[in-house]
Amino acid sequence: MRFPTACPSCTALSHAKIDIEQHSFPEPAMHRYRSHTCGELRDTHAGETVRLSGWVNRVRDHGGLLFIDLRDHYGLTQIVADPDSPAFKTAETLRAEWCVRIDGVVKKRTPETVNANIPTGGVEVFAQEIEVLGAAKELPLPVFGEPDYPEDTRLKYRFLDLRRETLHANIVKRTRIIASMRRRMTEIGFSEYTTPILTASSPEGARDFLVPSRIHPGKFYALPQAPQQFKQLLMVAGFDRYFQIAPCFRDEDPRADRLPGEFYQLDLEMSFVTQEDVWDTMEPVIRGVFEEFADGKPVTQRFPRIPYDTAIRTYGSDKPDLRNPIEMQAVTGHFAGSGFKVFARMIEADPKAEIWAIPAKTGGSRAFCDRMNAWAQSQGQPGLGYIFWRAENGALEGAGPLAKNIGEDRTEAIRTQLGLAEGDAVFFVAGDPAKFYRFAGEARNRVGSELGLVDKDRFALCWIVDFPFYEWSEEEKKLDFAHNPFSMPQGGLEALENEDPLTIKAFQYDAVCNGYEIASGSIRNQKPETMVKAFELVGLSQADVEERFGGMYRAFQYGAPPHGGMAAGIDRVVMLLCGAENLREITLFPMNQQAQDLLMGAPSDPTPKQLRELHIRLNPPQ
RNA sequence: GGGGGUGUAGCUCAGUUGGUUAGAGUAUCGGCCUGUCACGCCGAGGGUCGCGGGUUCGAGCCCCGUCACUCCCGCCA
Repeated sequence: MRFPTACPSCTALSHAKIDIEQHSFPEPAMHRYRSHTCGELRDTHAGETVRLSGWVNRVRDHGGLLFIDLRDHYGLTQIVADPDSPAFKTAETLRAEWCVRIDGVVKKRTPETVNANIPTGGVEVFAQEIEVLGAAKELPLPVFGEPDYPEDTRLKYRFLDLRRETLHANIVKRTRIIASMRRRMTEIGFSEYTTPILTASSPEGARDFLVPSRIHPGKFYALPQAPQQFKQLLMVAGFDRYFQIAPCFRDEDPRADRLPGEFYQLDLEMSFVTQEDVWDTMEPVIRGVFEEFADGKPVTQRFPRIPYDTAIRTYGSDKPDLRNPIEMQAVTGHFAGSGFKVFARMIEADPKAEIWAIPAKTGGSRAFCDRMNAWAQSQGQPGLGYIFWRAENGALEGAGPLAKNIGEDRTEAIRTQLGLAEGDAVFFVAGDPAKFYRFAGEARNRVGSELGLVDKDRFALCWIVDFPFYEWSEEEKKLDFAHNPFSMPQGGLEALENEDPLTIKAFQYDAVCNGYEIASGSIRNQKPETMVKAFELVGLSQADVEERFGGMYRAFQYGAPPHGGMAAGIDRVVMLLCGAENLREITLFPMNQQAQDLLMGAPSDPTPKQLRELHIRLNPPQ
């Protein structure tokens, strides 16, 4: 007899064998609930009397014979009851998702009744006794078969939803991914430190969640948007290598790849490092986690390090999907002074104007080009100019209105520059790149997916580096931090004092996978005078810095080490590795898009007593 | 804050130009069935067509408003 004991490596109980034959003790009594799990029995168990507990996955009632699929965390076992069984009467009453305990005898199945689809399919348990541990009312949400169900029903009955095979497996995978991250970080010398949840509002960009203080009337704590300042303080305090599976709270509207309210980051910080050190340290961790959970799909071995400016020009995005082989190129010169007046005039009138080409191998048909053009118009664009190449009387010919306008030589020059051939096409986007690059990136994605050029079965990772330090805020008509105020400008104080702020880069970088930003980090600005100057350029004074950064600015006055780090979005990594398209498919108890928890009923009304203690009077809108 | 989509049985959906008693599958309940593993067969119950108003002899369908869910934009260093 053995008792369930979790195997530390795979969460299955089945490896934990305690062979009582080696002991001289009398056989212990049957465990109250189970002798084996539902994923454990094999034909080597034939003849044994076993006890299983689990949920009724499905009943197949043949009148004189009935089958019950009993399910637990570990698997599925077929239970058989026939009229000779003392448990038959009870068995007939069982319904889906009842929680039951079943005693019975393991029997090897005859060859024609073996179910090769499940690991326990070689055996079945003939029921002798059934105890109902928890009956179920009529289900608001079926578990077996996982039919599509409305999101709100799934969230309200999340405990049933979580019994479903796919979601259950996703959550287990998530847990194993996080355990792997912890192990890998610990192995390379990082230590996990927990940081406060109730803290002060910080100068990061998102809206804070506030928690009223009872002891200090009118004052509020904030939930951390990230443990950013704490981890930097840990570096000042000499802890050298920090990491944390950190909960982060931001009161912003959600997206399919952005949970409302709270999410998790693999947060880390290192002292005495350059940005290359951070990449070299974390690339093996990220690659290792992906390879461990990618189910054999190839993972980028050496992450390309792509400067931000190059990424924008080549892919139209700072989070490019590198599974898509399309690389854009500027072809402005081929249109300058050409017969295609729309582009030629644009280039003449505006020195910033450029023409970007999106090469589309195998896209060389009028039908496809027209379809792309129609799509562009549906996106509010004037259209999408194109050339495609076909064989005409044995000769290669550039076709389409643009080719006619600019003539054979220019058409051929464009084809040569882009390396295109018969059956290929190219699309053009024109204007000020700062304004159109985003659309160009969308067009690149669309061409790639429509032509099937994107290899979906791989994980393409890269670093995007050298982000701009500042950007121009059109609304406020002033400089603003492009990414965050914690990062060090490349060139330091000298650059801030002498260079055009909009040309200054930051020691700031992202990790990107398949078009998703999965991590972001920087070398931090730990020099007080550089910080003050950096803030001065966005119109904030030293007093503002002291107020916003509080303790961290103070800490930097007392021997702050150079340091840097990053934070990886765990939810997104898990989503990618589970092949899910929605964060709710990899999260235990997510909120809906209105940031409500339909199971627990959050947010909820406070009692008058609670409000009195917090010195709060409500002032609802309207 | 703005835009798109969806809303008909517990669920997934059909429902013709606006016209008789709103249908199917599935789930539930009852009956039959000894080798199923999406078991099968027969039957029954189950509807405020999201809600409110309007047009019309007549509205699931047309119009106005509103609510819910979802996707996107803004936002998210």
